[in-house]
Amino acid sequence: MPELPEVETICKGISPYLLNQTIKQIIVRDCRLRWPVETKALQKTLINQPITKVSRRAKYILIHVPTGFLIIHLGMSGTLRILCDKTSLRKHDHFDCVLSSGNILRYNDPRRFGAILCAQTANNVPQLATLGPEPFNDRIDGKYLHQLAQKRRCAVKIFIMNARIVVGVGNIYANESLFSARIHPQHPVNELSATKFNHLLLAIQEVLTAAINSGGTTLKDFYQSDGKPGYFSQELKVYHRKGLPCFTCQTPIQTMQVGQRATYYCPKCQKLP
DNA sequence: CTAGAGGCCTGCCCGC
DNA sequence: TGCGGGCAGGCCTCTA
Repeated sequence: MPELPEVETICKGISPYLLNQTIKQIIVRDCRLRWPVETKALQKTLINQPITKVSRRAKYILIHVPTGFLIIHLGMSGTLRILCDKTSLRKHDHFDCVLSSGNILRYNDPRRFGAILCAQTANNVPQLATLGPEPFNDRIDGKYLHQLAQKRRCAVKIFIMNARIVVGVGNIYANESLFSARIHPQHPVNELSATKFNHLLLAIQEVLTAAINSGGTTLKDFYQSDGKPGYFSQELKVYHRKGLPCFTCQTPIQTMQVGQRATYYCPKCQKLP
């Protein structure tokens, strides 16, 4: 399940194979993704264009060409691989971008929660328009989070997973960050101090940085673009550790549902007020 | 405006 | 061994 660190890892992995290549062909085998893939628009915008830049915004991968860009979201189960043109097709290989080098950027997504979009300018993409700041952006600090929280009463875990507030914090890293900051996932967000938000933001940044440095978290679905797994799963403190002793106090890790999502926490280290 | 629920979709795991 | 039910989960849409 690719979150921000996984997307960052994939971006770094594929970028050298894409930069300065010309897009020769766009193949859509199944257009039924999160939104219907617009094959003709993709072909019109992308074919015979050179790739000038590969970047990331939230969990969207942006592949820039002079006339616009290709936008890829991996959803829950999407993977991107760089392959040579003779590689045989597997089930769920929905999309190919054929490069002048002869390599193919191939998108595979069993659950089809991902997206393939294209646009002339970033302003034309509704999915990008409402996104909050990146967690590493200068614009964001504990004060920013604290201010937005005053108007709300939701659980802090829901708040930090809301992409309008801050992007890139998915379920795994929300759990890990809250544990690291010693905040209960259900703590009402308007009752947290600015100091607590400072700790929380720092925890989010530390957890994401550590995950990027280990190449992401491999649970069931995630492999890097070269097919190697990520190693961050070995560093998880609470996620998928139900009943196992807390690394800080030995209390068994507990689970609950917060916003219909699996939530892991230490009942002793992360207390409600 | 916000919060909460529903839906998309397939692979995997578990129990019978 | 095979089959069905439940679950996972990002993110959008709908309802209250």
